[in-house]
Amino acid sequence: MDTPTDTQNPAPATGGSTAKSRKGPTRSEVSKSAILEAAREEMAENGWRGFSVDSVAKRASASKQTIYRWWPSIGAMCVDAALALIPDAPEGGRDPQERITALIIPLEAAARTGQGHAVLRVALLAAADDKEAGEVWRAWVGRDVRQPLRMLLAELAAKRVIRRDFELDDVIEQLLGPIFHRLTIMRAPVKEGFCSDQAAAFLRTYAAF
Amino acid sequence: MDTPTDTQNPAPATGGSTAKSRKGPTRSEVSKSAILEAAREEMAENGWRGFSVDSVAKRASASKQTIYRWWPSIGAMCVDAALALIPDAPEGGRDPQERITALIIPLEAAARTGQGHAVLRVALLAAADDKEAGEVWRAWVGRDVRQPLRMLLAELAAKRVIRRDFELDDVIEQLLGPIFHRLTIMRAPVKEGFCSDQAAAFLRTYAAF
DNA sequence: CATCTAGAACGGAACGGTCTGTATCGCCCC
DNA sequence: GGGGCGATACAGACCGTTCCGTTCTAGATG
Repeated sequence: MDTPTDTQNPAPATGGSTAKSRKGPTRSEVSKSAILEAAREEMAENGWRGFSVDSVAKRASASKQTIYRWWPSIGAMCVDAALALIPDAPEGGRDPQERITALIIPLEAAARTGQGHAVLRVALLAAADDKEAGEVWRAWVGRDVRQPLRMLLAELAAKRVIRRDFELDDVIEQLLGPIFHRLTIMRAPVKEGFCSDQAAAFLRTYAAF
Repeated sequence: MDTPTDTQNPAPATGGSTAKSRKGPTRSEVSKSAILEAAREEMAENGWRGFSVDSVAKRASASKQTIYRWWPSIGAMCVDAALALIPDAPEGGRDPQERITALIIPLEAAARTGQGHAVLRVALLAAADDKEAGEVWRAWVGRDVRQPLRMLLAELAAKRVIRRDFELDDVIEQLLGPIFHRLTIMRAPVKEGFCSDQAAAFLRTYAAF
């Protein structure tokens, strides 16, 4: 996974299968990102059950062996491909709703750009259907959402903005469940401000008064 | 394609899959319920991507042709198999929280019995990943949840129990999203009273005061 | 009412094609 | 030379479809 860096690759070389045996010098990083990009396209086109490793390898001009060397399962690769689309959380915001929104809005942003909707959907299906993929996904949620949320809610509870009797896991369920439901079951577009609305609903539900 | 779509099988049977043993083609209903039961076992064992039509046919002592004759896709069959586990909504309840809870508690009940958790999870994955399966699932939600909820919320809004400025689809997202997220991504058990809590959270969020 | 017949539904078996996961080659660059 | 790479080959499983022979049903005939 580390591997040194370096090199440029002139062209990812899509298409042309005939002849042309060699040429892509490529180091692992180049090959890896080509695989992830190809995986994203396959995910958007064929869904989870129709997803094919052969097609990804062909599209990325990579060997299946390279894929199996780097990822424990194709589901984990799909989750990786989707995580690469999720931007970092914005900093700042002083009012509680903004601060909660900031934690989950990267998901909304990813879902609203390009193939993000379909890619995120397939990644969620992979996480629910494949053991390793689920672990990768939940590790990301734990690090980028659950942990900061825990700190933030503790602060808000100390300031009496919200009640103290909440279950962290239930809050996560309430914040993430709706957007995931919309992405997967409903296949409906995610409206701008969706995450902000979720944060507002949470604050109302747990308001200390 | 058309097919009765019963959901009422006179003989729940369940018992063994060898109920009929004899090769004599009984009546379609017997074969159909054997297929659905076999599908449920396969779903619980192998998930969505690992689901195999051949295995279902073998386990149900049925012909693949029989399966393909009755369902437009295997995803639709999986959803049918799960819907058969969901009981009818309980009647009554006069207080608003109880009435909202009653609409979604059949899902909680199904998730808390036997293989219900795994079966429901795979059915949701099928609905998100397969066109026909999604249509079957959303049709059920529309009939058994969305429509009665629409009437109920209109009544509550008229009585000034809740505000009027809500979006029905958003409410559904808020009520169903968390339990589905728990079933699929988290693979965590659904606590008793989960749906009741969701209903309470909704009422708090939209309280008119 | 008893009987015959056409057709639908059934279990079973087979098919060509695709996908998976692993193994084995030459490369090429450190 | 050693490790990562692209390419190829392979056995096993699965898919979706098609054929077969049988069994049961419904409707017409006598």
